[in-house]
Amino acid sequence: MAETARPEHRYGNRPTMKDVAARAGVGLKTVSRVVNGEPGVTPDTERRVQEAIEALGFRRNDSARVLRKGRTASIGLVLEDLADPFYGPLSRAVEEVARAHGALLINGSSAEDPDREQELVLALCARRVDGLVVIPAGDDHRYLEPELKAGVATVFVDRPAGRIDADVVLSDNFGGARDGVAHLIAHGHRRIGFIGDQPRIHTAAERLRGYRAAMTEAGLPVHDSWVSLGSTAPERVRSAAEAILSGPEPVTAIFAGNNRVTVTVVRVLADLDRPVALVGFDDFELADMLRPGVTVIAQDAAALGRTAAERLFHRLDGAPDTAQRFELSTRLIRRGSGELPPAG
Amino acid sequence: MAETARPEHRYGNRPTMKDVAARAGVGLKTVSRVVNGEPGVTPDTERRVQEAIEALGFRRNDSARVLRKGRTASIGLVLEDLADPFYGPLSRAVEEVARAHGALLINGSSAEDPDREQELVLALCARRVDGLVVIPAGDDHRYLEPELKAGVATVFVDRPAGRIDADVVLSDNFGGARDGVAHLIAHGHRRIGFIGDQPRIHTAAERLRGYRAAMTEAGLPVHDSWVSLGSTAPERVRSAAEAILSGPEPVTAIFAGNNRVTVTVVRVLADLDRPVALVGFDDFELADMLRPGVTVIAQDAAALGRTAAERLFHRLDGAPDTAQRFELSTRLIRRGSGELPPAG
DNA sequence: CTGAAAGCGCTTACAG
DNA sequence: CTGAAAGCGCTTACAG
Repeated sequence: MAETARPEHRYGNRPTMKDVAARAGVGLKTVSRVVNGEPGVTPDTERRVQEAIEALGFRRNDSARVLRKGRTASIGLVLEDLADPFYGPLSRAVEEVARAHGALLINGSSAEDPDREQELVLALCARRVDGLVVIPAGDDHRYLEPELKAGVATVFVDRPAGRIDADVVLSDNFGGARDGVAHLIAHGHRRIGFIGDQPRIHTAAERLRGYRAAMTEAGLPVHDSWVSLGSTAPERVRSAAEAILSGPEPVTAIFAGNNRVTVTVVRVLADLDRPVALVGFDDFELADMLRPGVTVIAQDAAALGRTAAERLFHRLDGAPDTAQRFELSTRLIRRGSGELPPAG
Repeated sequence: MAETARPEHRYGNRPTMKDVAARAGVGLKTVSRVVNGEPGVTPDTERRVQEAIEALGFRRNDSARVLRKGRTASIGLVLEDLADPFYGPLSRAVEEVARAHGALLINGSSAEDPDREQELVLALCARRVDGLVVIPAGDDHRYLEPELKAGVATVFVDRPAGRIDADVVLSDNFGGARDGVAHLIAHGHRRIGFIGDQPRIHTAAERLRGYRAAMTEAGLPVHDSWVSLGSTAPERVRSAAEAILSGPEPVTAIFAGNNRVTVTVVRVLADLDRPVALVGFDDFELADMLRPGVTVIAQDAAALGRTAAERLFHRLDGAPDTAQRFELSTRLIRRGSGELPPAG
C-alpha cells in the first residue's frame, strides 16, 4: 500500500511571502508592503519584489490575513432556495452592494428547514463572515445571540427573526394581500379562495391576515373550505385549487399566496371550462403574456436585498445597535385575470 | 477627536480555545479534542469543557483552522448573473453536491465581463477555495495557470476555458441548435432567422454553427440579414427581430439563441398580425402556457451544475489530472410555436 | 525606506 | 487520557 504517500499537493506547496522575500533578497515586511500597495518602497525594490512574485506564482493567502486583521471582507447570505426565481434578483442585489464594499458573498439554501438554516448560519459564523443576510426558515433565532453580541452584523429579510431583536427588511405582506383581495371584491367577487404557503412562514400568515381583513372590511364571510395553506409543491397546490373550485358553492376568484402557488393555479384554471379570477402575490416573468394576463401584487425583490445589504454595511460602519425595521410597499399590477367578473 | 477609540468589537473580543481551556481548567489540546469530537476525553472532562464553551459563547474560528489544515472546505462558483433564471437550478445543484461533501459555496457574478471574472476568480483563489466552478465570461484563462499548478481543482461549465487545459462540462449546443432548425425546416420553413447572444460567447457561436449546418444540410441559403448576434437586452433583441421580420422577403420562422432572447421574441411575435414559427434554445417556466406554447431545445441546467461539481470533488479526491470534457445532450420539446407552418 | 519579533487562533507531532 | 511547544502565513507595532 505505497498509495499512502499520495502527492497531496493541496495548497501546502504554494509559495509564501517568506519565499518571495528570500528570492527578492528583502525582508518579509517589504513584501507585505508591495503586495498591499503600501507606500514607502523604492521603485527598484518594488520591481525586484514584483519579479519574485511573478516568477514564483505567489498569491497572498487571505486565510492568514483574516486571522490577523479580524475582518474577512465577506458576508453570508442564507435563503430558502437558490433556484427559486424570487431569490435571484434578491441575491444579485445583495451581491452588488457587497461588491461595492469589497466583500465576497458566501451563500446557501436552507431548503425551508430550520435545522439546516441554523447549521448554515453557524458555519458562516465560524468562517467569521463580517455580516449575515438571512431569509429565515425557522422562528427561533436565539442561537444567534452569542454571535450578535460578538459583533456579527445581521439583517433578516422577507421574514422577521424569531425571539431575538434584530434588523429586518420586509414587504408589506398584509397590506399587499389586503389590496389584492379588495381588488377582487371591487370587481364583484364575494366567494374568494386563498391558497398559500405553510402557515408557520411569516409571509404566508401575514398574507392570509390581509385576505381576512379585506373580506371582513367588505362584510363578507370566509368559509374554512376556501382557505388552504401548505407546501407550494405543484401537486399540493393543484389539489387544493381543485377542491376550492368544486363543491356546491365554488369560489369565483382565487388569491394565490406567492409566485410558486400562482403558476400552478394558472395551470389549473387553464383546464377549467369557466373563467375564474386570479390575483397572485409576487410578480413573475411572462405574467403579462398569459391569456388572460395575470394580475399581481408585485414586491421589489431587488430592493429587499439592496436595503438589507446596505443596512448591514451601515452597521459594520458603526451605525448604532438598535434594531430597525424596514417595510417596503407593494404594487398592484392589473393585467386581466384580476379584473374578470364572477362567472355565472 | 476622542472618536478614534470607537468600540470596534469586530470579532476581536470573542472567546478563543485558550479562554475555554482556562475556564475549564484543562489544556488547549483537550478543548480542541472536544470541539472536533475526537476520541480520548473522559466524559467528565468533556462535560466541563462543554460547559465552558456554552458559558463563553465560544465558536471555533475556522480561519485559524484553515490556515493550519490547508483545506477550506469551500468552493467558488463564478457565473454570469445570479438573477438569470438559467443559473438558479445550476447554482442549486452545485450547492447540493458541495453540501454533500461538507463544503460551503462562495459565489459571484461576472456580469459577462472578463475582467470582473478574473478579479472574482483570483479573489476566490486568495481565499484558498478548494476548487472552482466557473462559467467563463472571458476567453483567455492563462491567469489561472499558477493556481491550477498549486492544486486548485477547476471545472468550467457551459462554456470551455480559453488557452488552458481544463475540465469542462457543456451542453450539445451545436447539435441542439441544428435539431431545432431542422425541426423548423421539416415543417416547411425555408427562410429562418437566427437571433443570438454575442458571438464571442462560445454557446452563441456553437448554436449559430448548428443553425448554419441545418440550413446547409437542407440545401437552403442563409441571408446575412437573417442572422443577428449581440446583447440579449430586450431593446436590442426587439429591433433585431423587427428587422428580420420586415423587408421584401421576411423570414417565416425564428430560432432564438437562448432564453433571454426567446422571451423577447415571444413579445414581438405577439404584436404581429401573422403567425411566425419559433423555436428557442433553453426551456423556461410557463413556456407551455403561452399561446402558442413555445417549442424549445431544453438543456438540463441542474445536470450541468451537478456534473461539474461532482467532477470537481472527484478531482479533490485524487482523480488523475488529465482534463476531461463532458457533453450533455439536449432535448426538443414540441409545444406548438415550432410546428406552425410558414405563413402565406 | 526597511526589517526582526511577536502574535492572530487554531492543529500537528510529540511526549508523558 | 492529557497537554506543552511549534508552526500555518500573514499583519501589527516598533525600532532603526
